[in-house]
Amino acid sequence: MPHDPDHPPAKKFKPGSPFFRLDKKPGMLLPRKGNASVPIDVQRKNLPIYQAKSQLVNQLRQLHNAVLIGETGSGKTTQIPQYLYEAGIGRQGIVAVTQPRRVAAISLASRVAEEKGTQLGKLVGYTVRFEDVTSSETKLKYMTDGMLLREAIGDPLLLRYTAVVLDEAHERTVHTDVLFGVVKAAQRKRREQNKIPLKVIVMSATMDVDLFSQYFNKSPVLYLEGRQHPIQIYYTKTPQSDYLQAALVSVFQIHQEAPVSHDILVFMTGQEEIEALARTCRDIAKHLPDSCGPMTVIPLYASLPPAQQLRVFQPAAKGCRKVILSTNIAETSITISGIKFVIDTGMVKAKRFNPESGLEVLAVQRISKAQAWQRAGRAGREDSGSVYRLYTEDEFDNLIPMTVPEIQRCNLASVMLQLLALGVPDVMNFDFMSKPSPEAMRTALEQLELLGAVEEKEEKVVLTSLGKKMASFPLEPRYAKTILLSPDFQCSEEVLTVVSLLSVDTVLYNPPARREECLAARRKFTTSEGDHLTLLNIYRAFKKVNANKEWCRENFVNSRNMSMVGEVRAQLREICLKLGVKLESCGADTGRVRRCLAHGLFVNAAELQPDGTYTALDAHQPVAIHPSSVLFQAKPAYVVFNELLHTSKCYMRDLCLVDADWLMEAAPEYFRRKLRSNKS
DNA sequence: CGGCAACTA
Repeated sequence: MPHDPDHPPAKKFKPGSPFFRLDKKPGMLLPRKGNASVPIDVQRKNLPIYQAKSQLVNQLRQLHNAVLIGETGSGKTTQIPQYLYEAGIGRQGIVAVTQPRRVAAISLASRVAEEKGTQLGKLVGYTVRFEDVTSSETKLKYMTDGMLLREAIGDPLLLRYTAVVLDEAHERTVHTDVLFGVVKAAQRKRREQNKIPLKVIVMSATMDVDLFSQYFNKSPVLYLEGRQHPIQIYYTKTPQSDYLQAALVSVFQIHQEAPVSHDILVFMTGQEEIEALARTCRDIAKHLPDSCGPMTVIPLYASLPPAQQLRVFQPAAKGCRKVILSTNIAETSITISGIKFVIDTGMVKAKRFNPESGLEVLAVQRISKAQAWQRAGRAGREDSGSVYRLYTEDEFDNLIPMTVPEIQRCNLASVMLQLLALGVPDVMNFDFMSKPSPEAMRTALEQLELLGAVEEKEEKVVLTSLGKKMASFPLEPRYAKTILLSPDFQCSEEVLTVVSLLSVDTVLYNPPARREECLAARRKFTTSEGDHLTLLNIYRAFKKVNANKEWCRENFVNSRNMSMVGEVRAQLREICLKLGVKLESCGADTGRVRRCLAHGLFVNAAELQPDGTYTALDAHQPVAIHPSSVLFQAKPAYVVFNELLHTSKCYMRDLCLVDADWLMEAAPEYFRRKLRSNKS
């Protein structure tokens, strides 16, 4: 497996002009065979990794650190843990394999249990939030990276484990990045204290190799052969001012020239533009000459109901071309087979962070080269394919090489709180693989100080007792704080509900085609107190009908997300009971809930200006009420909000009406500086 | 006055 893959020669095309047919080259590697009838041990032996098995087992036995590089299809994620076990690593403890996503952890564990011929939860198990399928026999444990991090708070040396395999390391999720440091420190301390050594294996696609190796004590890099097929790359001849128009033209160019069985995957940025382009494609397809054949256009994004997401896996009707319009969900989370063409707009909607203001903002931006290759790779999974990049080769050369790790573009309040809870002595100098800016870390510590989670003692930042309690919730610090404050306002049951609703995907389902119906149904729950209380009303109604699914459909409520709310709430309530948080309901006196939210979310406060606009008080920047808010038509003097969303404007999402007095009592010092009424 | 990346504890 080459470290820097030989990229195919580039060809130029201009959307709208005919591109020339690609010559079919024989595949570099054999296509993966359909394997339903092949016995599982034979499948194992057919994996590219199997040829190197004895060599790998030997190396894994000797090395303390290793970086394993291999593309999807190399079999590393299922085989390496088994090799570690066969090398005797599992005898004195458990081999942990971390994954960024729940579904991956669960399905990999099932697969490996099957390969081992054991029942899931015995030798091979998994641990994800809400689910622990392990036992005292479990030696190979697949888990989400967040779960291992949580375990580390109780056991910073990770003594139950003899090896930790950090998989999908190239994705650089916040959790993985924190784990890098935690695992490295645990390894060093165990050596110093003469405890059983901890092996650390980092597994990644072909990116960041030197960085990983350097960070983990210059560890050796092992390359595994993958199963990627050749991909033909096309760039545009000239820069495209309108990537949507370019995407549309390219879809139909391919549609007119390529065999109808070749599916197309288009990478775009969000729900709205995907739905709009889907409509346009369907319209145009209707009016094409018969020689073209029909087209099935399938939108794909995370908030789509599961049944609709599954449509991308169904083959199109005979003689019909499948065109999938997707967000970056298809980059890593959902793998679709049969994709012959990828159209890459080169854009993505992603979080950005302003360290001065401490505010996260969601914005459309250019992708990185690594993402461009990831997208391209989606066309070469079973056979050779093509990718149409809707930008020039020069523009490609100017893309940043790697996506900036998430830890450098998010609010670090959670991370800092977690590090302190882990007992890291000097959080500002934590051994991050990629250090966030000192400003970002300082801003996070300031926010934690405002929340009362940390204080400075002898020039060191330490957790307060409140901070320790906050760290035991799997929540952003401000939400944990809000829960811990709620007994003061006699509304903890309500606040638990509201926080649970805020910490899952939205429970509101808004199909654009049934807009009027949807608004009418929503009106029953709407209150001028804001979105939080509207959500609370919906949850209360949902409980009243015993979580009835039919009720959910009629009221445009996403029942899957709503049941998730229930699970989260039960977990948070359990933690409250352990901490001795008094649980009581405020009944109809919902003003108490708003007052509590004001105290917990005061950093996200906004004030109505004389000209009718809003100013976010923390960063003192102009903001507006998001059209999805129940307060969109209203003009409340003061609100607290959940998050900012930057599209055509900087929008506040999920607002709660509050009194200026409440903000003042929540953080007097802070608001003496911020409030307009105190400035003039 | 106008619109919702992706994950996860």
